[in-house]
Amino acid sequence: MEQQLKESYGNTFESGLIDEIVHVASLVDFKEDDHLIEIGQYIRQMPLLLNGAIKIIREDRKEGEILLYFLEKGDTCAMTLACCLGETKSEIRAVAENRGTVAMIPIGKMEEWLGKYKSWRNFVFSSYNKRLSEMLSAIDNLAFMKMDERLLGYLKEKSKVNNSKIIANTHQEIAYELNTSRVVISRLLKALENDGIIKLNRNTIVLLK
Amino acid sequence: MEQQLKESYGNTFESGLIDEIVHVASLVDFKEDDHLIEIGQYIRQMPLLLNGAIKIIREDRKEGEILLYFLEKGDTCAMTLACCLGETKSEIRAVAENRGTVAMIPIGKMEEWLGKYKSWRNFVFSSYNKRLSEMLSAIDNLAFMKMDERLLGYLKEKSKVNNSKIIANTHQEIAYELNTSRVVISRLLKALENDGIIKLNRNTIVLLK
DNA sequence: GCTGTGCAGTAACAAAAGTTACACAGTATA
DNA sequence: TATACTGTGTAACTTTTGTTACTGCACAGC
Repeated sequence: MEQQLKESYGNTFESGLIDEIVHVASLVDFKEDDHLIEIGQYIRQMPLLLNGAIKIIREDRKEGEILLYFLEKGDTCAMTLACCLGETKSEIRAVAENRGTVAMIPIGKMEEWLGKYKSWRNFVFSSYNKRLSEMLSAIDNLAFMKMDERLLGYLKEKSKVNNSKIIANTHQEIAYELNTSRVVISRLLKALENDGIIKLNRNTIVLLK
Repeated sequence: MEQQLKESYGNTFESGLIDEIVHVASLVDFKEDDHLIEIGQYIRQMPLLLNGAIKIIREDRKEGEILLYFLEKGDTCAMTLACCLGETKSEIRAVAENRGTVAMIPIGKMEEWLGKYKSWRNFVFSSYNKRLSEMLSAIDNLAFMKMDERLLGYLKEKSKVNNSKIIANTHQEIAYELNTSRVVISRLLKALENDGIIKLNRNTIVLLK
């Protein structure tokens, strides 16, 4: 665990803090599509993502849902911080995009470290800032972009977090994450294929270029 | 100033902290439509809102803009926090919705207090949480609601922060804040009037009920 | 009074997105 | 192999939103 932690957080935390983390944290492996946090759930531990990617999803009361952003190595979820510190229920759902590992920190420690380690405090603040930034991007997408642009952005993002030009999703799955219908996605994907930007196969989409 | 601070923050901060704030803060009055923060600006002081309301606006590269949320008495802007702590440029614009006053805290003090006062730390975190929450609402609006619902929500919000059933805005101004066109707003407002929800006058809209 | 300007109402049309329905091709399974 | 199921393509249509254009009204300044 120490090695993994150093790899992801060695530049962020001083070694004394890394030692403490190694002592108190427990590792949790997850696999693709595992539901890590559900809406309404109380969070008692703070997750540090060591590897893999997690998608953060917002849900509407009535069936709707939308992908907010992805977490990657070195990230933590500010929503979770919010829950831990504010003792409120989660407002989002976290689902594993692929397999990976998180280190779980007991909530008591994370508060203790806020006073003790400046690097921890910086980390927590920069996580908040990064999350606010991601939320702003999500808002930009929704407010200023049409569905075709949003779709292309989504495909690129997916490709990035999975480190592959091949996106292994059905049109229906994509439609859920963009909160639209399968027919709309099929239509726009076909247009992207006609423009030579992607290649469509059954169950996969290949990002060309 | 001390009285105003106690009124807005007396429950939040211990009296020692209030005293410190009184010592180092400078008061700034603003009037309706003052631009308090511009996009791209560096922030060197942290504002505590004593009274009045401020709207936080996100802009697109090309003409578009959208209202994110309002700040009210007792709020601070987490975006500003982000800028102060991260030393980055502002990603949003802040415009006075009506007249009011802010207390400006030098950035050095706000960092010092993070270690010194638990109530300050709690305040800073809860500001972040509140802002994340508001951003989530903004996303909900954009992702899940149609323009007519968004418009009605906007009118109610306006009415609330100005503490008046009378909304003194032109259709064009509303269109800007919802990132749509004047004609669309006029159309939807007329529909709301026909449903007996509002009354339209020149330059003002009255929320009935 | 007349005139210019900004605001609101509305029609007519265009574009984007959502909906329904159905065909068909791979794939899995009995 | 026959059958069922899942994923995709596409047409036809509706709804929502955006655009252009023109009207008339209210108000300010002359």
